[in-house]
Amino acid sequence: MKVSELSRASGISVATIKFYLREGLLPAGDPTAANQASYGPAHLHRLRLIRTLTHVGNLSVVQTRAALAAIDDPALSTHDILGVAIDALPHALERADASEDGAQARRDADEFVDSLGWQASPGAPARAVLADALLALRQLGREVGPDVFAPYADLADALAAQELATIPADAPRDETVEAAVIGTVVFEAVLVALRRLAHGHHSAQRFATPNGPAASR
Amino acid sequence: MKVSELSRASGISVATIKFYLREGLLPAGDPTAANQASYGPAHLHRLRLIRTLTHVGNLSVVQTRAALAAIDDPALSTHDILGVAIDALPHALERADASEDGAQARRDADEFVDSLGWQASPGAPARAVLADALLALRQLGREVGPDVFAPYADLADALAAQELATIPADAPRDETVEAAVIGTVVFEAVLVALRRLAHGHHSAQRFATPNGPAASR
DNA sequence: TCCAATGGATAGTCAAACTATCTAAAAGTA
DNA sequence: TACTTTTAGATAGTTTGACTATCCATTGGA
Repeated sequence: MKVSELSRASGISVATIKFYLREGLLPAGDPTAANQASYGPAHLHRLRLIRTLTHVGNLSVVQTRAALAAIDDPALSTHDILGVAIDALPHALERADASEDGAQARRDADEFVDSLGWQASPGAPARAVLADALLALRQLGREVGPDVFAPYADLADALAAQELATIPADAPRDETVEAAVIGTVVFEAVLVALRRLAHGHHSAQRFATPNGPAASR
Repeated sequence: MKVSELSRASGISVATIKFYLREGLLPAGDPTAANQASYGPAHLHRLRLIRTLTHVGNLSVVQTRAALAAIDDPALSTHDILGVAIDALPHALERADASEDGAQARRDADEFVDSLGWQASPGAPARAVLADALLALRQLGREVGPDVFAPYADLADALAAQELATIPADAPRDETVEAAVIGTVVFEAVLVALRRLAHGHHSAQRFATPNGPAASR
């Protein structure tokens, strides 16, 4: 396959394919001459994976490169790779920690995570996200403890157990790994979308005015 | 309160406060002279709300303005406002629809959403997200039908019902509205963070190699 | 043969979210 | 009152991320 064909097959412009090549997301094709290389189905698959991570999973190019590098490294276990995906959280800007309230939120969030008995590294971005959430709720006037997270933790626990159970533990590493990463990233988008839709559904039951603009929703 | 004081109290630079003022996210202060205005606690609260939506909820400035405008419009019901938050989905880039496979994914996603019996507008971004997810899974080699979403829909349904139940239906509109928006946006971040943490926990059980880098995670 | 396509390098674009500078005037301070 | 600081408002500049476009010296294919 030539670039132009790869481009047509993937729906991604040649310029963008070259960009992914430059950025190290896509391996180079087999060089057949000084200015010619041929690409195989693996390249097409890789492009789709890149687009899934960037466009569906909202990973940045840098995060995508890290995730792909982990997938490619045969020395890493599936668990290690999941770790990369987990650490590639979209946000986690460390808003907390700056103020005393922020530091308190961070301590509360850490304590909550640890109380779950899940081993999570002290630097896991998810901790910062929880701390930020807690800080935001408090600054907006809600007097909440870390236990507001409890129902979500139960849910997440059950969900993760179920999701990981669908991944065969004895399949070839490549398949396992890709299934795990895809599952983490695309079903996150699915979950979020369905939750918002469900909010719309249930709020109609509780709050809708018969003649408001909501009637058309 | 003067800008400088508002800045100190909120931790947001004067330049950024001016930016939010220009962008219409923050209402102007009470003018006391040609070049002087005073700000109250409501402004501080508004700033915190802005930062929560943008930094915790990952809304863009434009989406944040839309959400705030909806919150401010007394003609809108709580349900209408939830709709704005729902439509402010971070992604939904309409990847599908371009190809035949994409169009099929879109039809499947729509059919699934409609089968749930939730009323969702035909243009709801969440539909596009689901279609994109379905398309990505299929292009990556999984032969999946829209029923892969079913467990997530059940979960989302239960979750949304529970979340909305915590909002008092008879409280003042302003409180209801803010509680709904904050709940949608910040607990989404919480849910995502905890799910990733739970993935790490459960993957350790299934995939961890005793001596890999995972040992330190 | 000769024109379109290619790899590789470099530069340019565009949007988003700030950040900085400037101006005239009002406020605080000694 | 003289002087330094702060302010609102306007305008311009910066930074980052993700592409997108140009150039050039080959090649490949009609």
